[in-house]
Amino acid sequence: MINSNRFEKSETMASAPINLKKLSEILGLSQTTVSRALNGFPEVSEKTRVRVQQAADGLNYRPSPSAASLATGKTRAIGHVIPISEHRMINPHFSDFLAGASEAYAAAGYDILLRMAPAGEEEDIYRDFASRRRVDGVVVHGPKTVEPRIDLLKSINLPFVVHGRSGSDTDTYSWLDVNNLNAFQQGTQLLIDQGHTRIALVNGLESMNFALRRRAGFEAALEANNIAADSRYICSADMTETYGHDATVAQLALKNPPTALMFASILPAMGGVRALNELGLRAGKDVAIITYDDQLSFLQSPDGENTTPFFTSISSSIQAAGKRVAEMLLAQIDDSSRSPLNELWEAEIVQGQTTKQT
Amino acid sequence: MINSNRFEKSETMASAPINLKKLSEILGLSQTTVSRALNGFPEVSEKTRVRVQQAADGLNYRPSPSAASLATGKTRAIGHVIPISEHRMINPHFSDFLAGASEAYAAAGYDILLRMAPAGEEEDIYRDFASRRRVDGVVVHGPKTVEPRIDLLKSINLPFVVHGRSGSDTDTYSWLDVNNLNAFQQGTQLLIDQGHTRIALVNGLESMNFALRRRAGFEAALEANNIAADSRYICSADMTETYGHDATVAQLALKNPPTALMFASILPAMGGVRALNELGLRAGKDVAIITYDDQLSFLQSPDGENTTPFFTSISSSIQAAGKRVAEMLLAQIDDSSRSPLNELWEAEIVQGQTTKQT
DNA sequence: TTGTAAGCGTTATCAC
DNA sequence: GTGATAACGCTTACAA
Repeated sequence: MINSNRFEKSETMASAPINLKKLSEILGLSQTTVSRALNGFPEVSEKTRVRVQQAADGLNYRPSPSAASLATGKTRAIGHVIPISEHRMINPHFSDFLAGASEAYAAAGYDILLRMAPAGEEEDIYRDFASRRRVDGVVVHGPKTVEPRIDLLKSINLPFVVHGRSGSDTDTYSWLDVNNLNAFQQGTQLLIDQGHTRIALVNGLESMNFALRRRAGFEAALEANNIAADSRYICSADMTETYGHDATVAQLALKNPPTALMFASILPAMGGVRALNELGLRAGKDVAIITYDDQLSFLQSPDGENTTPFFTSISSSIQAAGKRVAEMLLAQIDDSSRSPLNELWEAEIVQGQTTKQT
Repeated sequence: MINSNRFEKSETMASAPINLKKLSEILGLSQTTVSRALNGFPEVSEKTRVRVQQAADGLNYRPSPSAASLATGKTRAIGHVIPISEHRMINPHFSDFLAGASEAYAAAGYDILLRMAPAGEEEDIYRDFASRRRVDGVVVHGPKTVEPRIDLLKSINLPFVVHGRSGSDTDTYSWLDVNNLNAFQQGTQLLIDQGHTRIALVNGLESMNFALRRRAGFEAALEANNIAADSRYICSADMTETYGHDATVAQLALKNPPTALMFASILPAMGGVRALNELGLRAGKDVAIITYDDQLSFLQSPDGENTTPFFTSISSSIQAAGKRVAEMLLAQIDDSSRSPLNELWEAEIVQGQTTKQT
């Protein structure tokens, strides 16, 4: 029986991995032609292309990334620098963001180069990436209100897309952000519409740009309804479950405790519910709760649609954001002359059980 | 004023990055000598070494990873393939594991190459890593009860360390595991000692090796105390908060509901508490709870020590595990002839508020 | 349409 | 102790 492909896969003998030189010798072609055929250059004839491709597949040829990178200056890798906050806290949002991003990368044949570093050391890493040409671009995570990384990346000429945004010159670089101001304004308005006037904001760290925007939205809604802002009702910290718990306990111990709580993330919101339960209070009946929801995968219901979600939330998929940011970055790497891309996503309000049913 | 270092840092002009050739020309040395000096070869004189190192620092010279990799065959990158389960669920344990691992990698000058893939596609990725020499080694996450990846990695000769273990020939490869059997046996025994006889196990997916070991420990404790195992009290699934909630509701709806619950992770345990609260029950008073706790960073109290933790738990740091696994892998890459390393860590029982105080 | 040859920036093998 | 020089495995002008 004649095999349609003369070059059989040889799983068994790992031996010396095949390289372009061997492959071209076997085919009786030059390395150039083989390389061109494999990389889809138009000038190579269809006949040879097929022959080359078959041989490559059959012999399980894989070009060496190091060699290709050395020759082209491209690494086909994207750098993600994840900040580790004090207490060695690592924000669980990143894994979902990366899951989304990796989908786009995989489709384009890119890898993620991951580096975790204490917040503040990111800049050194970007410099390192740039000078060693370790990656083709980076994603900027968690932009601060004052964000030196953006100017740095511009100056060292490393392509980047910001998840979020910062500064006033937001049209000079690419970013994708959720309309946090609008989201929290609407969320607050919903609570006001339901009769609440004492509303607490359990915010994220306000050194983060997104947290500041959320606070601005919150305060804008209060102001629009002539409710005096009360700083006692606002707190901010790293968005852990424990923080949500403790903040809720503290809020409800105030003299005129809030009747509604807004949380910056579902993790502190869960802590808040835990606190309410300890105090014998019910979320949605005794105290209203709205939380921002990044749709973290490990907190989703498997069945999704058919049940009313527990939390009333302002919701936007962080996985989807990750995917889109990755696409934007790849597009920019592909054509470095293209002008910056900006996308502002609107979050969606989802009616749950922690506010009055309407 | 004379600068002690003649080669000033030039942040401003990015220009053409300096390479070994230029550096050696500037120094009036051969590339060989400069390379040797920078890589700490013993034969180069102390005088030149210092001179070279200063020039390299001053001119901000960074060797090209691609070129070095091409020349040495080493990439100084470790592959981590993170499975994405159905429903696009990405297990939040990984980010903490990676945070620990990255500490060891950073110290050794290694990077993480991250790839996320639907469970089952890992093998193709390992093959790709190996044939393209993309990484120097990989960490195997979440070994299944039947785990083809281990044999594959052996056969393609890619260094690896398993977080967990699988199969019967566990002395033929390197792994680090928590003594899950012992942990759950002790946890169960604690509940039995407190008078419980109807104990439920809200387990992880039992296609996972660790979940099977936990169940075995659970059942061993029951058997040792002559308590008949009741399969209605055991359930297993991906360890989400929602799963813990729903499983708890289901368990307590049984005819003879359990009086104690054991959870495989703190996420479902939190869901369990939420369910108890909905049912008007208190964890630790009406129903006892013990959970396994990986000490996920985003669920830790910031102040730690001074308060009694909420959950009674069987606890082991997944960040510490990540760090140690990385160290083991690097050691193995360093000396490929060394025999496999095996470490079995004992988890620690932590008294909290969800069991009787003793 | 295909081939020759010169890089890409290191490390490694020899000599000296 | 230091220096030529040849790999490493690819891409890419430039020729043919």
